[in-house]
Amino acid sequence: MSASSTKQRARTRERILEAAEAVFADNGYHDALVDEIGKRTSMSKGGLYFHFPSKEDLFFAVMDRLANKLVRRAEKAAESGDTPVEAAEAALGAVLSALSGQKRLARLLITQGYSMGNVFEAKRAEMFDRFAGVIEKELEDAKEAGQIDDLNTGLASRVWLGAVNEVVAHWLFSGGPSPKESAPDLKKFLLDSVRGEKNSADAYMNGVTAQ
Amino acid sequence: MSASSTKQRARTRERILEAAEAVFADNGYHDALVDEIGKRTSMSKGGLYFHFPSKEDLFFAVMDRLANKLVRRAEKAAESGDTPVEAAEAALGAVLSALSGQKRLARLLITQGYSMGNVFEAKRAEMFDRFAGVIEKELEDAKEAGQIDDLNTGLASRVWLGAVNEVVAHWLFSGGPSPKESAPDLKKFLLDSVRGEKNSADAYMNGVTAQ
DNA sequence: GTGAAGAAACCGACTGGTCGGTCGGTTATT
DNA sequence: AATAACCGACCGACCAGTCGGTTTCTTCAC
Repeated sequence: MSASSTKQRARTRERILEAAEAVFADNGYHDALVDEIGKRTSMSKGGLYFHFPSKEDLFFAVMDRLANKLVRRAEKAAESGDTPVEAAEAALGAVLSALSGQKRLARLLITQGYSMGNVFEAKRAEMFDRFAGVIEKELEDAKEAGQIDDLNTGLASRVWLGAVNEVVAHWLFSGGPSPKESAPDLKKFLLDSVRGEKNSADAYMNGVTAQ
Repeated sequence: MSASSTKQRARTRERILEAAEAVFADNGYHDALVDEIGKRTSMSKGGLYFHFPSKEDLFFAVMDRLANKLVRRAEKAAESGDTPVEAAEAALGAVLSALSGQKRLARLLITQGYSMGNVFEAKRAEMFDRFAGVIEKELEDAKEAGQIDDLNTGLASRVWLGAVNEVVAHWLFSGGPSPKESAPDLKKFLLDSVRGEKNSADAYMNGVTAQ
């Protein structure tokens, strides 16, 4: 129980967390085997269970560690902004860049270990692509009709889809307002996101392209 | 193999799908038991397996059915809009309303049967709430600084979070552009969603409230 | 310094409950 | 008579978690 042993203990925990992160990211929670984590740590199952009471606890510890890292990164980036909007933009950029760089990290955070396995994720992708396609079609029509800017409708459709998804999830799992309640404001946000400078005055035509 | 038997077959399939939808929605894929679906169908496991080759296939059939319903509903609503933007708005409204009315449906679609069980979903909620909190703080600051409208920052933070989530997921699972590539356009969308009529000309002050 | 005693860390074969899927048999339909 | 539809006891793979035991570290008396 000396100082060095405490440090050692923390180091071992860290080693386990690292390996667990990899295994969870590669396989998702359900298909991740505790034995596999042991193998990558060169530690037996019993050893792991000495440090973590259960697979579930280990998983949560991994997730907390990742979330902490990402939040810290975002907050640090935000500090560099002079105005609040610049801070928000910087934080957003930092998060996107971090996720881009670390697919494993992204995998875990975005789908919580996409616990269903790859076949299921493919299904998710198929369905969401379909929804996004429907949205994109409408946006393309609006673009042709000159109602909205010349924007990246593929990306815009993802924004819409993701926003709806999250609002609904927040309602489902955290008792947030129902989608119906949120609908008016949500519509406003999403339409604004797409109308750009065409907003309240729609006689603008300066050369902002949106790829 | 006569006409009536074919019809009967379809009816039975439908009965199974209905029951399966309920069980998957209540328990998530992994914790949903085939026997439970049998119980709710008043049909034995063997009977189920006569109609569907595996639990996985049954699950996918359930998901397809749900997605079809929702897409049809959205497209129907879109037809009622006079302009493309109105069509998009109507479709969005229809989806939000449909999801609000059917929690079970929402559960399945949003988290693909939130396959990890409730404890895990609580963790997901906790983490996402944290992220949303960070975003909301920045938006509140921006609001106080007068950089953005007086809007519902709680909802706006969900929009941002969901949009990022979906863009990343699309990259991960469908080979879409990386978050870094999408970043410039994404920033534009999200900032526009929040700037409202303060957009290119920010001397406006007409009475659009956003709560 | 050393060695004994105790504690902490680690080992890995084993267990026990779970559950998707099977299959030989029965009932309903054509 | 033949085929489709359905039954349900049973199988067997799977794997988180356990536990009796071994090794390694810490402490402290002498």
